[in-house]
Amino acid sequence: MTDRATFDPIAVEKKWQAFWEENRTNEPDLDTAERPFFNLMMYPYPSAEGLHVGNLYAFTGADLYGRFRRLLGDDVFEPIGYDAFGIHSENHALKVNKHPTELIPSNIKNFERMLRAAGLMTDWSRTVDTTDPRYYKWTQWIFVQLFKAGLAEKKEAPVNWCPSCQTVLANEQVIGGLCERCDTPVEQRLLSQWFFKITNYTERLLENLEWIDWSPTTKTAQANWIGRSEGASLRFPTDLDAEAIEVFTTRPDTIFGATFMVLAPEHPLVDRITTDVQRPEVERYVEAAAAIDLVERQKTDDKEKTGVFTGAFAENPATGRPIPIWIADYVLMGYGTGAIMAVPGHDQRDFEFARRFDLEIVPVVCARDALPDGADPAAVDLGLDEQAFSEHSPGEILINSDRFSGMGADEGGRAIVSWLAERGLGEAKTNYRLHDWCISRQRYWGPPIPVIYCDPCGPQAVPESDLPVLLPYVEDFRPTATGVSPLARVEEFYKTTCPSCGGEAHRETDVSDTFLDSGWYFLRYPSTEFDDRPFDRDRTRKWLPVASYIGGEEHAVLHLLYSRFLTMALKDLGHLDIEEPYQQFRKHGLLIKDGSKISKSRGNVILPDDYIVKFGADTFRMYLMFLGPFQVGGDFRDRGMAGPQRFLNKVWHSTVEAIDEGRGGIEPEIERALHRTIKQVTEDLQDLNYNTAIAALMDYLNVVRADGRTASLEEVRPFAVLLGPFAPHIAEELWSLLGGESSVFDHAEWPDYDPALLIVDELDLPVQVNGKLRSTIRVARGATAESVREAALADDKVARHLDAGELRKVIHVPDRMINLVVS
RNA sequence: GCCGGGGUGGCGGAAUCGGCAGACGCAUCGGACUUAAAAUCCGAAGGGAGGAAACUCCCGUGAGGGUUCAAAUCCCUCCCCCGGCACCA
Repeated sequence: MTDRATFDPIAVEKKWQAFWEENRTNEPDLDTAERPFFNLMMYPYPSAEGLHVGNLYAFTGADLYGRFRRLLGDDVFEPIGYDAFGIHSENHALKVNKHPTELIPSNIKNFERMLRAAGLMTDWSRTVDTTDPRYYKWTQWIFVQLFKAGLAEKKEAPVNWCPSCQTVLANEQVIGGLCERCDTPVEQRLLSQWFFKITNYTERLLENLEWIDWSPTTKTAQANWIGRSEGASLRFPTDLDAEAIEVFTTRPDTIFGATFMVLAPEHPLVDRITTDVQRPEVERYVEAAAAIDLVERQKTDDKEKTGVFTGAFAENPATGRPIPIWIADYVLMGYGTGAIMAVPGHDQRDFEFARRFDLEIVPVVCARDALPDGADPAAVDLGLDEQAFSEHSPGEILINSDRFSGMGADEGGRAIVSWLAERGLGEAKTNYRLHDWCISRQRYWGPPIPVIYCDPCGPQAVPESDLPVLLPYVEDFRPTATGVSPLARVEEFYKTTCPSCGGEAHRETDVSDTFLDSGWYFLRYPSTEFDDRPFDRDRTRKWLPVASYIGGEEHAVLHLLYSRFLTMALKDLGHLDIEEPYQQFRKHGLLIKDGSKISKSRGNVILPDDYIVKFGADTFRMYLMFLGPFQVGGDFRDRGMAGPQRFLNKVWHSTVEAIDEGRGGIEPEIERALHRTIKQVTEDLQDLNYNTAIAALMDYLNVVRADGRTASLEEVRPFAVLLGPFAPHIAEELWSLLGGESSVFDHAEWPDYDPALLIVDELDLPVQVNGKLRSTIRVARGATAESVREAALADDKVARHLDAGELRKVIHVPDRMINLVVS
């Protein structure tokens, strides 16, 4: 039992956490719920260090919203799970020399303990663990569906390769071109890997951004990542037997300035077009380029352009002139066609390259007014120098471009493309930065990709009835030795029989990307009890799309994009009815400590445990939500904890005093303040402006307690509900002390405010003279300009400033201000 | 380099359909309570100048310019910080 005279947050929190668990307060009936509201937060990776304050910041913000919706009468479903597969977990296991199967369960246990202590409205009966075969069976099932639909394909792709560890490295594991573990220079290798064809969905992924309700910054980030650019695909005939070289360009209008071509060193035509004379040099260059890892290769800062002439020439399809073909590593195989037409007059990179190797530079666009008087646009000599390079700008025209000279650049570009199209040398094309999603990982800790290779029958999906393909326990799961995934060392695993012909076959030994696990976890939550289907049709109809999703901006382009793609693909395959997974997404801000983001590498990690034990979860929650705007983030300084702590203390004591005195009623002034507060808190919660909502609650309490006055019951009663989203434990206790039936989240209603009470009869109106505040006058609400003017002129302080001159103008904004302009 | 977010007291932050800058909180200071301190409660407070005081005036939202009766808020130029992407043709 709690002692009313002193507020003991720890005891109160213990009591109510036990109550919630015993009464299944946070477990909505998913089949009978009338107003389903799926409140999703991004599930964590269960690290060994335990729940991080950054995680809790995000969860608390999402929980606040869920509790608010619940008090508004929704049936809120708020589940949590664990993203426990992946390189993160595996690397940690390697580091502490333990097996992940051993580590994960204890990490999850620890997380659950901390999450429970934090007072979230979690439905603990429906958690998800991606490493559980009951879960990853369906992750594999999704692969199979996409495979059958032709949305999964195997192709070669370059990866970072450490020749010493003999393993593939993720980009984050390459530090300054060296392997993070052994400092060996990293090189590129081509590996055959599984890809999901997300690029089939680019237009849909882009178009839907227009109507989904997401934080605008997240939408922009995603649109930029997809990177749509309009231009043309053009073909340059070669003088050898080889076929024409295809390029993508966003500036077909500049084709008359294309004085050479550049291929990526990996371009498939390099070998065929290179002349014997140039071959030794070209081969040296190609090898050197391959020896540089992908990260280093794409660094741009003060790197001088390098390249080699192949000895071959192509024909510029516009000018008909032969132009040399070079190879250079500034052209990437991964974008466009891996070949470019170089226009040194109007592209910074081509310009630098041309200067370095002394190639011809022809300007073909210029601003209309930069054209010398009377000059013929078809033959302009601009006297090329260091400054010749010009960026694309509106209002420019084509020059030195034969019959297209003098046309506007955009118009001319279109004309050139249709002219080339008539001759079969090109067409308009839209290109995207987005690549297909490589889901292969040459690692151990993930769901095995469910594919069987049979020489006569080819690669095939594991039959659905044979799922899951269990990840075998492998003592030595180190990604070393043979260079392929550790599962390739486990004969019992990879040796199998072909599901079609029954002959000898072997399994795929790569596992899938963690982002595939997280690409569909939200679909699983409402259906965790079913083992014969990934997600129940009716449940999914009722609960999806997710009503509110709150998470970090760092997932704007990967997780959020992949899960949208999977949702669309599963819809097209008839497994889902929804087009988009998240009805609403809001990003939360970043928690900062000592000027930088909280992370292990910076050594400024904060564990919430210590604070919760000392101050209680309610105070900690309020502190986190008060330190800055939730969607922006803020500075973590534990000194600030005192504010919310004092506030909750005062709420407690005011309530207990009010109960002891038993006085009812409410003073008109305080009632007005109360309704103002309800309005503000309600609106702020809706917009996730938690810091100002808390400020409003504090403000109201200050009004109630001003000059040491004691509150009446009616004045403090609303706290029990208004405080619910922020400080759920104390809210329950207060509600109960005030005679409410438990739990407050089941039995309370969010208070309404009376708009009539927000209107005041009289207000203090600022009076400005020449725009400077000189006085305030008390006027009736809605007072006319005439009467306000009279009152303002009668004011001493105002009058003094009017002496200076003659009254010229009066600006009156009703109920806001009046400005007297004198000269 | 590109994209996005931001720059307001000693500190975290309020206020942006242009209309009283600094709500709320931390730290600080003063007072009450106490033998004393802590805790608690009440109150003060952007900076500067003048005044015994009530109060008055000036300055003030990264820098400079502009629009306006009026600018933290709108426009232009620039600087700095944070996050993401980065030779994307």
